[in-house]
Amino acid sequence: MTARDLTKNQEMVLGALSAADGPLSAYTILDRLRDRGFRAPLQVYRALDKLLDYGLVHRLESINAFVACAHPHCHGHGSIAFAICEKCGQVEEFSDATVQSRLGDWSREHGFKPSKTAIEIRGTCATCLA
Amino acid sequence: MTARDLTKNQEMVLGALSAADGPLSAYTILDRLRDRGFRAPLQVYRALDKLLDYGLVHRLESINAFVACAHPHCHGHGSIAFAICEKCGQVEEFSDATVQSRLGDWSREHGFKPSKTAIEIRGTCATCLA
DNA sequence: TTCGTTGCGTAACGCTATAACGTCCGTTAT
DNA sequence: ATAACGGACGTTATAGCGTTACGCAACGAA
Ligand SMILES: [Zn+2]
Ligand SMILES: [Zn+2]
Ligand SMILES: [Zn+2]
Ligand SMILES: [Zn+2]
Repeated sequence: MTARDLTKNQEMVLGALSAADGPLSAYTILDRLRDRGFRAPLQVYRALDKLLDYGLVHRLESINAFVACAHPHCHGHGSIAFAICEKCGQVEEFSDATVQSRLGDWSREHGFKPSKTAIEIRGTCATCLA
Repeated sequence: MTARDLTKNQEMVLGALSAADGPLSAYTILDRLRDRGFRAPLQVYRALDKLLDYGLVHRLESINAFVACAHPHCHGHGSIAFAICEKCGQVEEFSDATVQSRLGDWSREHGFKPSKTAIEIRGTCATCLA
């Protein structure tokens, strides 16, 4: 379950995401892998599912896209936050212990058992503002 | 721009969301309003756009659904968080000043100008755990 | 062997959202 | 008044995102 033994498809999808300079939609990944044998969306989605499980890839819920994890080694990142530039598409991945702890507090106080947390800030990055 | 003067379509969409006991997809709203004259997705999406502008409705990015604001009077809620139960579909809307401030800090420090923030915790609610 | 699990390939389908028309109506300027 | 504009509306078609359903092949456990 802890990865390290990716299948051919999984490696190609992860490769496409790593090579990209920003998040990619599943169908964009498909297009970029067509000349390497990909034919159908399911090939991409199946690979993505596993890569998400392994923590090597993150899904950006607010833009229906996927991005390679920026810190695949820092294994423990619980809830991650993303800053997504709406101009250039660049994404910054970060995590904040205080935010995590506050959201954890709320969950505990309300008897809510969290499974997956999404924190996404959309806006304009420093580069695009300059 | 500050609402108070909803059109017929906007009122019907808001009514459908308020009457529902949980978030609804745009197409579910469409189905529920068919006998009141709704025919096409665009009628729903156009109304939703305005209602989102007015702050009367929130979009749940991680499940492609919409929900009536739980506190339409507390006008000022900047970035809101949602706890979404994956069992029963119930949604709790809350806001945490510390979380907001921490995310604001990160943005300021990184020269990022935020426009819209989504915080969504998926998991299992207290009721469904019991 | 037999079975269960996992990954893969293909086709079809369903759900989510927008583009591109044209129309109607109330407000405003001439 | 009437022309011009903006905003909401209706309809059709299309684009984009994701899953269901089927069958096959490989591998390890029983
Ligand atoms: Zn990561
Ligand atoms: Zn940018
Ligand atoms: Zn609200
Ligand atoms: Zn529940």
